[in-house]
Amino acid sequence: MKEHRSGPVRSAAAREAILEATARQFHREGYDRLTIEGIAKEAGVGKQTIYRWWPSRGALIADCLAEGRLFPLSFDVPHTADIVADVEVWLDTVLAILNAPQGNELLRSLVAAAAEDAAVGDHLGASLGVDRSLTQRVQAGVNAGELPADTPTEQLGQVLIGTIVLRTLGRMTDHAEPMRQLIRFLLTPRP
Amino acid sequence: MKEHRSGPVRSAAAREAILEATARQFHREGYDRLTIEGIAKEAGVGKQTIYRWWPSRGALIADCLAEGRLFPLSFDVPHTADIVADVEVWLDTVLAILNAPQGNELLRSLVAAAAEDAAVGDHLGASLGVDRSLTQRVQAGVNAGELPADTPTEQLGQVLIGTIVLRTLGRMTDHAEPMRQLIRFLLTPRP
Amino acid sequence: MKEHRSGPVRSAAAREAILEATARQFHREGYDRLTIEGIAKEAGVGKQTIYRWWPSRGALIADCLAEGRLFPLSFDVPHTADIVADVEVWLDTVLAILNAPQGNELLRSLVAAAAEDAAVGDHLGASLGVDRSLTQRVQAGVNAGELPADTPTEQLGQVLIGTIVLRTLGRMTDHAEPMRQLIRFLLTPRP
Amino acid sequence: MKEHRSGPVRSAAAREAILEATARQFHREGYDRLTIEGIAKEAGVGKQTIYRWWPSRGALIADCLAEGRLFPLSFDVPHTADIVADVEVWLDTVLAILNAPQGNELLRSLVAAAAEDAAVGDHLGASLGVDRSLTQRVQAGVNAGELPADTPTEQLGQVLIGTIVLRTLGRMTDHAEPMRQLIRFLLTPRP
DNA sequence: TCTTAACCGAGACGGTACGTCGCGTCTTCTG
DNA sequence: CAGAAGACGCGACGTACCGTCTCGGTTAAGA
Repeated sequence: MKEHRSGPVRSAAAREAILEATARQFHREGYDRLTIEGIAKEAGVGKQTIYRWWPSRGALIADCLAEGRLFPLSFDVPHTADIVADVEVWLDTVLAILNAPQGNELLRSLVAAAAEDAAVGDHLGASLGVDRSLTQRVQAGVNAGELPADTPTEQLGQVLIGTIVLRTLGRMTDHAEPMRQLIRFLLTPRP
Repeated sequence: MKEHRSGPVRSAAAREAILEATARQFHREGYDRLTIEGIAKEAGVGKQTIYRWWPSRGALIADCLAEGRLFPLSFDVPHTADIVADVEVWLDTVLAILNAPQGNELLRSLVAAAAEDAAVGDHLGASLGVDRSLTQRVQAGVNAGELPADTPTEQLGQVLIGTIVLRTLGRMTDHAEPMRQLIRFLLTPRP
Repeated sequence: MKEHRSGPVRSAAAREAILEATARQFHREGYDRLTIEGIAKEAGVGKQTIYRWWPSRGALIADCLAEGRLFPLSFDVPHTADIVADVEVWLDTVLAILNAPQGNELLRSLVAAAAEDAAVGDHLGASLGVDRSLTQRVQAGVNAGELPADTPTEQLGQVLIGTIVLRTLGRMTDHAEPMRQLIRFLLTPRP
Repeated sequence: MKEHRSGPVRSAAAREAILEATARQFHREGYDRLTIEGIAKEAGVGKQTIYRWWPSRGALIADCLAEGRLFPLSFDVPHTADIVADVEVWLDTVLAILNAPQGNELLRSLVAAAAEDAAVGDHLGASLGVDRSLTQRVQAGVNAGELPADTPTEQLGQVLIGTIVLRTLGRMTDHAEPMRQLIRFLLTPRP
């Protein structure tokens, strides 16, 4: 255990404390009640230390998002013979977030952050496993002839997340059945 | 039997001035820079007159939205033999908003408002003509056998708007081609 | 030529309710928390009815003062052979007000009202019985040779009230002994 | 051991600007039109900086009073063989304030402030030189046998200021002659 | 008897100021 | 010498009252 005298030794600890406090407050209060002063106080950190490293509230959220501090879940998509079932597994993971207490509020907060800050917007879809897992699974389905060749693979993830986002903005709940119906419609080859 | 109250009555002129100023500032500044004080000043109105009738910024936006003060466009969907073409007409109208100056910012602002306020969320889809026009056209297509019977008509509007919203949050542009591709995929009967 | 007017005449009930509510709120809240709106509500009266008949808060207090609604006491000065004792009776009455709960606050409120409004200032001394009783008793003392001829009778009342006012503004209490000492000094013929 | 706190220290420039602006507005507008916002604007300071250090309008006035920012005069009492003349010198200084333009309004404002705020009340008499000069002179007179031993030295200052205050509240003017008469009555040994 | 004008209650209106919160910057002291 | 602590100028918040101005309803003179 080395104890250094000078240099930004404390920085890592401060960074950790700040992001942790950010995630905690974001869950507790939502995005629009998230304040830099509140984070600084809760993290035991000077405000300047935050401003030195992050340009805005949104950037804090973006970092939390990128490091998986907001959704403590894995969004892996399995790869069986049944693509519809596979995607529904992913859907269940996403809906688990919304069905948790404050789940809808959490997603709405995230959308608010994304609307305000480009960096959050960039990671929104990605953080829910769209690029890394969902799109790959769909692409594999196309390659395997499971889905038609003209399937817009890129868009499908956007379609699913987008639909859920819009339903959440409209304060709808019980997304499970409509979303399953939609997935089946999108992924079932019709004669 | 009417419930009657004596005393002065709500000023129509003030209501008009407030909503007009709200719409103007919303376009000019975006949602997060929209302030009650700014609206009051621009409308030549006391702050209290706003607070007396609207509980929040969001409610003002919701009213503007409901009265078509934010999008001075009609979102009617034509009804020809070609449903894909018909829906693409609607798409062009929506994209016209996004391609206008500040168009993307406008939509993002609207999303921010919807995330914060339920009333705005309620009207978001509706105000873009989804319920009134788009869903009806799709339903007619199903009824006419133009589309398969299992088409999730209700969801299609959400899918299209949701996808556009998500793309906008991700700061994508050039929605035209991907969206056309998606529409064709959704509405073209596959063998 | 008579100036004629039709319509109902000033409502005595409203006037009564307003002054009563004013006196009640003045005792309860003090002058600076006294509001026209509060009086109107408590009196069950429209604000306009107050503004129609009184130009200011101060005028309301002045009327209350003039009608003895603030101090429900009589400030009569007895007339025995001992002028010092007589004046001390008056002093006790005045001090009774200050020793009542909120008594000091009450006098300070009255001073605040007097500072703001000329009509209150006019009646301040008078309402405490100075002109009507105290000065008369002192003048009688001079006439009877009880006091020296050069006694400034007019000022003596001002001196006593003024001293009490100043002590109250300075948040002093226990005025009794110092005031008695002062009275004795002023009214005892010295060799 | 001193109690030390890290962080920035109170800005002397801000304090100075605030008190200066307070005194200026107090003279210009009087106490009841004195507003925190007005002071902040005139001092080029944030409102919070005022609220951080002073609990109320009254506290600002009290500080101005204590630092001699309201009366730019000296209230020294000379010490000659003629105590009446000496006190009249002091009286002239006080009356000079009242005879200046807005002088009566100034004193009334001060009284209003004193009625509202204890700190102002504490300094009211003191600031007019009563404790520091007048009472000392009177006490010296008693010690020298110039005045009777039973003279209530403490009260005499209150009597003079109190009388002037009361006359001012009653919107009287021309205090000079009555006050001189009173002083002579109080300080002239009678046979 | 029937206007009709002033009264009344209620309270909406354009304003001003309140006292608080949070912003992003800047300064000081301490470990 | 980096960082916690926090003061600063600023701007907006939502509230309380101000004094004025409608409203609809009621009441008493005078036509």
